[in-house]
This record gives sequence, structure tokens and C-alpha cells, in this order.
Amino acid sequence: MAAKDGTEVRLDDTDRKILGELQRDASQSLDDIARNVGSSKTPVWNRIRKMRDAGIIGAQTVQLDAEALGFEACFFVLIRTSEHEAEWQRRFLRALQERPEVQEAHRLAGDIDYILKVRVKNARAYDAFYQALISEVKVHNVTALLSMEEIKSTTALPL
Amino acid sequence: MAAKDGTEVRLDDTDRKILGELQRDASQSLDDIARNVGSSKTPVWNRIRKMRDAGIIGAQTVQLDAEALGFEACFFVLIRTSEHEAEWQRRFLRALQERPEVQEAHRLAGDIDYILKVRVKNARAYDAFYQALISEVKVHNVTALLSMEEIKSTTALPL
DNA sequence: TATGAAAGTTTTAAATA
DNA sequence: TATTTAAAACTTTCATA
Repeated sequence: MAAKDGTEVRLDDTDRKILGELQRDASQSLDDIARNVGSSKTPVWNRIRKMRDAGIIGAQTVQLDAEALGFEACFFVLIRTSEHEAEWQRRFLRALQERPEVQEAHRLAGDIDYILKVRVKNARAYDAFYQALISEVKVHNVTALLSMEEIKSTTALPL
Repeated sequence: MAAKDGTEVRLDDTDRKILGELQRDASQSLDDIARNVGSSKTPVWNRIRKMRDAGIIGAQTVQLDAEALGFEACFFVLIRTSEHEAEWQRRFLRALQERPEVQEAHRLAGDIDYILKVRVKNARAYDAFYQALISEVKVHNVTALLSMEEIKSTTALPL
């Protein structure tokens, strides 16, 4: 398995269990993680460090309750473009990176070129985002899908 | 602002700054967070506890490098169904909850009924997922969008 | 891999503004 | 009511066996 920095890292079963524990609850103490994976403190600590250095383990974050914080609208935005020039793409990517309401952006294979996940306080805020985006870069066709209900949301990988 | 448990919680500027810090790096010490938000340890600790109890702050997790761990394929799946019965919906939701390759699932307004984000090791694994899903619940029409490139990925809210 | 000790952190409680 | 100070309990980190 090649990590971000190109290092080859081979993970064994214990490594995967450790990652599973960290994904589940990163606030656990080393002692707890060690107990849960059937090892002890020092080896677990060394493995975590190795995986951090290799970039396999990234930032530690908290999950916040978006609705409680007033982010009540979530849109998936399907984008088709006629432009495929390098310069256009650079501008488009920069616009996405800079806008904090864009939580995810993927370049797609096929008919639709890009998909975005956009989280905003309300529909008006989405419109403001949309107007700003199309004024910055030309896009051919945009379809916004409005989420009525978040059925499932996790970043956990099925290790 | 109403939290998950229905409690009213009013957040001030300092609360929002604390949430921002936790989102950015939840591994920081209380001292660091306090310094970054211009307060000190105990008040910050009390605020964090209040927000945790109110459910505004949820689980602490780590971001893992999906590619390095062999999850090389990511699909967005658009689903149309003709079934709108309660019993069908219950079965469908349970199927999504149970499948760990489904990282996100939303019920949508409009033409398309559901969108899923599905992360798997490769295209064959996606096909296995797809076959399993349609054998469990009847769906009318499924479109899979394959991600070629993850341009942006964050769970951070623009507080 | 295990032990253990030093440095640092979280948590609680009491004192103060 | 919110903040500072203080001290006990716990954790991380790392050297050494």
C-alpha cells in the first residue's frame, strides 16, 4: 500500500484494528486502544506513529451537528461544462477550494463532469453561492439536488 | 439553536471559535485551544462540555487516507424508485445503514429519490454492492457516477 | 515487547473577580 | 455569572531493559 508520500507501508491485522478504533473514537487513550485491539501501549503507540508519518492517519476532527448550528440545507450539484481547457479548470478548482460551503467536489467520468456537495444555512444562501460560482467560471449546465433527509453520514472506511 | 436532544443552546462568538478550532485540529490541548480563542483553560473546558452534552459536538475521529488503504473507487449513485410505501422505505433504509461501503445517503426532493456515496476497493466491489442492493429492495432506475478525482473533501462547517 | 519515569494534559474543586 | 488558581488523576512520550 502506497501512502501519500510514496512510502510503501504494509499493514497487518493489528494496524487495521487500530485504525478501526481511531475511526470509531479518536479520543480514546492509548491504554484503551491497546486493550481493544489485544496489544499493549508501546507497540500501539509505535504503530500509530508510523501510520501518521506515512500519512495514512491524517487530521483529527470532531463531528458537529450541522442542523443545530443552523446549516439546514444540503445540495448535491451536478455540473456539465463545455470548457475543458487547463486554464478554465484551474480557475474552477480554485473557486471550489476557496468556497467553504463546498464540502466535497469530485471530477467524474462520463456525461456529468463534476459533482459537489454544498452545505448552507438555507436556500437563499445556496442561490448566493450559485450566482457567485457561475459569475466566476462558465458552466454549461447545472442541476441542484436538494436533500430532504440525511439518512446516513460517515467518513469511516470499512476496513 | 436547537440541539439534537431538543435543548436550546445559544452559542456566542467564543463557542463558535472553539468549534472552529476543534474542527481544524481536535488533537490540540485545552491550553492551545484557549490561547487560539483568547480565553483560558477552564472556561473553554466548560463550554466544550456543555456543547458535548447538548450533542452539538459529536464523535472525535481521524481522517484516513482512503487510497493508501486500497479504497480506490468512489461512486455517487442516483436512485429513482416507484415504491413509496412505508414498508419498502424501512427495508431500503436498513439496507443502507447495514452496508459499510455506503458513506452517505440522502433522501432528495424532486425527480431523483435518493443519492448515495459509495466507497469501495474497485469497480468489481461496486458491482457486488449494486447486485446485493437491488436483490434486497426493488428500485426503478439507478445511475452510478464514477469519481475520477477527489478535488475537495472536508466535513468542516463554515462557522 | 515490556517497564517505568518525566513531561504534559484533563478534570475537579475552591477561591476570586 | 464567568474566570483564575491550584492540585489530583490520568496520558503521552520516550529511554532503557
